[in-house]
Amino acid sequence: MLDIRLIREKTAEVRKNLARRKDKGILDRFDAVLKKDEKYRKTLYQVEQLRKERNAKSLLINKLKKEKKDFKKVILEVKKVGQDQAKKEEELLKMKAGLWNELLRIPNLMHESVPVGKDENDNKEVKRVGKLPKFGFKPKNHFELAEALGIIDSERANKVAGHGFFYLKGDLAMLDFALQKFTIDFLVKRGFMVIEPPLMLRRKPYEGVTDLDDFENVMYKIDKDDLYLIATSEHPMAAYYMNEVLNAKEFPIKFCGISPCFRREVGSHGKYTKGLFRMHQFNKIEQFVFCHPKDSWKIHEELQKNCEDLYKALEIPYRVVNVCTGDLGIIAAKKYDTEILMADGQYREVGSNSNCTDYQARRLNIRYKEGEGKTVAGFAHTLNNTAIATSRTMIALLENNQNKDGSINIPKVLQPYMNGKKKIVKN
RNA sequence: GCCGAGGUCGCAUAGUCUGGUAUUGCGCGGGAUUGCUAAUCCCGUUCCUUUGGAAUCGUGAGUUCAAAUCUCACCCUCGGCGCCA
Repeated sequence: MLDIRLIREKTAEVRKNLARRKDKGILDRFDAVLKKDEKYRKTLYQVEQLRKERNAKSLLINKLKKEKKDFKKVILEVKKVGQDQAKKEEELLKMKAGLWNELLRIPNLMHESVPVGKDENDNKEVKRVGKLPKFGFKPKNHFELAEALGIIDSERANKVAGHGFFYLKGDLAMLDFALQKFTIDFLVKRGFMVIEPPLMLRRKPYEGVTDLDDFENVMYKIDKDDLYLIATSEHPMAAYYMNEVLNAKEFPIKFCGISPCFRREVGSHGKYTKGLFRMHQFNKIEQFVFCHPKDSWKIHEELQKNCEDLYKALEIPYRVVNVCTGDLGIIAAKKYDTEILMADGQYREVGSNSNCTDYQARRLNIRYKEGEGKTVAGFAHTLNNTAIATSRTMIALLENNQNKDGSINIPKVLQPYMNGKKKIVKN
């Protein structure tokens, strides 16, 4: 959420930034917010005038009562004021809700380096690292490989849970754990605290961390309770400090979240959905940082380096793109996507690195102070970056490290986590 | 799930029985005063159209001219019991 006062005071600048998104709907919404805010404040003033009158008369009643004078007439008067006030107040409440709703849908202000573009095809490549091995035979895709090795079962998963679910078996399940543990150890060395979060969140904190549309398209709702299955550990980590005031002396606070992620994937028709790429449930290690506003751009690059170093260690070729205005979403001020190279020669997204500046923190009411005993200085900045989504990473591990006989070489750094195993072969 | 205690401004605290300006301290910001490691005093520290107003006591509803205070429902925290991997 943007600061309504910023919108009021620097209207032209905010509008200009939003205009870079080349989305008329957003500007219309912005203009609607301006209009609604003006109306709201006008009504607020009227309500306050009525309250003033009522309060004054109430005080008068108290005074007359103490002086043992007649106050019945005043009560009749104040009753009338009270009615007008109640009506006006109801109006005000509606206006406020409308304004708030609109404001929540205004996207974050973007960093100047975000490229202008319509959709993901306009994302700007920043770098490209590593390349595919020369196979000398026609490489298979990960799903064929895994099925032949007997380490995945989708048919039985479909039988019991439906499309988009899998049983990972034997070495593939082991590989999943190996990746997770390797990543955790890696991030802990870089100062992150491991977090195992709740896998469900209430609606209120959830509204703070994500786009409202996600409730329809992404999240699973638990029927009998006010609970949603998390779509990423970013969400419970962001909400961790909801309504708190953090001490800047503790900054940056670096969390490494580990959790399964649940996604309905409504509206993903036509996208690449092969095998492990798009699932209703997958495991992910996530980097999350709360920091001082002055540091967030530096830390954004640092988080990027972390995940690149991970892919380098795993010997997986990747590229980084600077996500363009049309593909950025509403929460991030800037976003890098990391894409890994799969055996069909396509780069596909495996993680995204967002600096949300104060947008998420304002929604969640996470503020900070410069030190103990200091007064509140503003909203913290939050950043999140995937470290490893195991499912998508395993696609590259299987495809890129396959041998002609269908066996899979395990990268050196993961071997200690696989009980020293160097190769996945059919049992 | 049951029983008990609790939730008051950034922090801490009084007020709740008996409805009538939300108390005090700390911190923070600004100002005054004072020659000296400091002390003291004043104003502010949520919002608005700021010579003035309004809101705010976990949330929501109700009673009332008037609710932190009374009533109802709900949420959360802590303690105890129960169930349980």
